[in-house]
Amino acid sequence: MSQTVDRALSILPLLAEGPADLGRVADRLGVHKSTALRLLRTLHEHGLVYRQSDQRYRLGARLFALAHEAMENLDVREIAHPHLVRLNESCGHTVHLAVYEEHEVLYIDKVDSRYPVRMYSRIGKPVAITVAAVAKLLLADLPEHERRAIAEKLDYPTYTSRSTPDAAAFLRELEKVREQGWATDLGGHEESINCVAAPVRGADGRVVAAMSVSAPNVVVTADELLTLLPLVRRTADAISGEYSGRTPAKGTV
Amino acid sequence: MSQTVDRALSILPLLAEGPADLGRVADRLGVHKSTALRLLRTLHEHGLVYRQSDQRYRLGARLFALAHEAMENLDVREIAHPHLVRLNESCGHTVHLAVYEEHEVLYIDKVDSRYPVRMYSRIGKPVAITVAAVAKLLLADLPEHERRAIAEKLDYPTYTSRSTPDAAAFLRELEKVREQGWATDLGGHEESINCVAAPVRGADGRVVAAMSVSAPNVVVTADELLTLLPLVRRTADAISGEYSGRTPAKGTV
DNA sequence: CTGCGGTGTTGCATTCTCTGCAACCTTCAT
DNA sequence: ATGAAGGTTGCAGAGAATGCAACACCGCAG
Repeated sequence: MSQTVDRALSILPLLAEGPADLGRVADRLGVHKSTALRLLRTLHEHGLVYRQSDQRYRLGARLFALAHEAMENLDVREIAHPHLVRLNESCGHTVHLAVYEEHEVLYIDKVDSRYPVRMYSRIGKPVAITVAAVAKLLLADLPEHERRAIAEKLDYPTYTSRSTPDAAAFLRELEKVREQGWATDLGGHEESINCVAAPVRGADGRVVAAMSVSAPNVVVTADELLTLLPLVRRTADAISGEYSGRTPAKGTV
Repeated sequence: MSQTVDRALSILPLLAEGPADLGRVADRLGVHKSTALRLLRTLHEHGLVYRQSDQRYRLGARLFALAHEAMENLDVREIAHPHLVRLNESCGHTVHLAVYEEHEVLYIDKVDSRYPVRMYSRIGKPVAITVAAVAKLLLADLPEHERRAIAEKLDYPTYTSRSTPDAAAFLRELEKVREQGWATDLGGHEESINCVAAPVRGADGRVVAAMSVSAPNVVVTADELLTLLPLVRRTADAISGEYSGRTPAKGTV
């Protein structure tokens, strides 16, 4: 709607690919160098873009700060976190928390006891929406027409032989998930990884987030993982209760 | 330099404070509602802003994705990471990696064996620049006049009785750090926490990042922590070597 | 049912901002 | 020295953004 801003913002994903110099930016935007320069300057003043010593531009520090603040404002995450930790302590597997936003599902928290370090590999990255257990839960809660519209528009990559093949299958799966109130991903994304997931609901009953436990086949079989389902659901329900204000948070002043 | 973009970008920090509706945004920007609407729409199309169910705007998911991608492209971080992990494994304490950018010092990586999870609570958050050991190292490497200019402009909050009190003391400290090639923060930020830090240098010898080990008094005394200094410095040097291309990364194809 | 305040949205004329150009500057390599 | 490549600035014209005012859309109270 606003050409100038539109162009300026288009620079950000471009720089996310890696540092670029003025000429490159101008080319990719299809504008004159001087125009690109002025846009970059404005972005720079706001700290979204940083000029490194070799004169090339890359994304700036303020972006991290903003993402950080945005994260802090997601109060589901804050409430859920201790529960995730506790769940992780009791079962030892990777625990994820995800939300749906604007046709994307993304992880907003993760606890992993064994490889605590690789967090960044996941948080903020879009989830494999057609197969992930948390994605199924989040999409299953949307109104029927919206679900359908999204399902039609998606790609259905064949990560493994058990990946969701097409929109029809996906919609059937969503229907099932909607009814049973939980979801799984049994080797649909990576052959050897299974997940079980449960929804976190707000006061009005709508799904506001979803949490999952994931573990590789070599550690526990899919069947064994499924025995954790009651625990996962209890945890999700506890978060729901606290989030919707029904249960006062324990340990909070 | 570009009014329109400038206004649009000003919306982001505003929303970082918390969700706001159209009227509020227009007021804060000092523009007509219709103008604010169009700016918000543009931000929305780029996913930087999200419209929640109550029609209010807040920061959007794409911000995470961008911050995430940018993070991945910070190659110091990538190179340093395994070293940080190894250091953490051998000493057990919290390890940080930080860079300087545009008058700010920020953590870009952290490894902590005990609470591996709260990474976002630190990463992306501006560092207490007047006291943190890593900040001293990064600022100490700047040209003298720049150092002075920054030192004059800073605030000197009294976190503890050992916090750096003023610009003069800070500049003296920077001079000392510059000469000795390492830095400490002994209870300057939080009474009971000590840090030792060492610089990571690029091929040209300039400091491109700084890493630190932090531990609370109750676990190890400041003196004990200082015995780790050689190890910290070795680690930082190893990262420097690899970053500047002198040492080929081991374990890399 | 009807009128009312608050809020978000659209069409349009005016004006001011952004654009592209061309010349200029800086840096680096030959 | 010399040239080339990329970055920067001033300017006049064009086109985009602005504010206005009218309109649509609630929820609410009379």
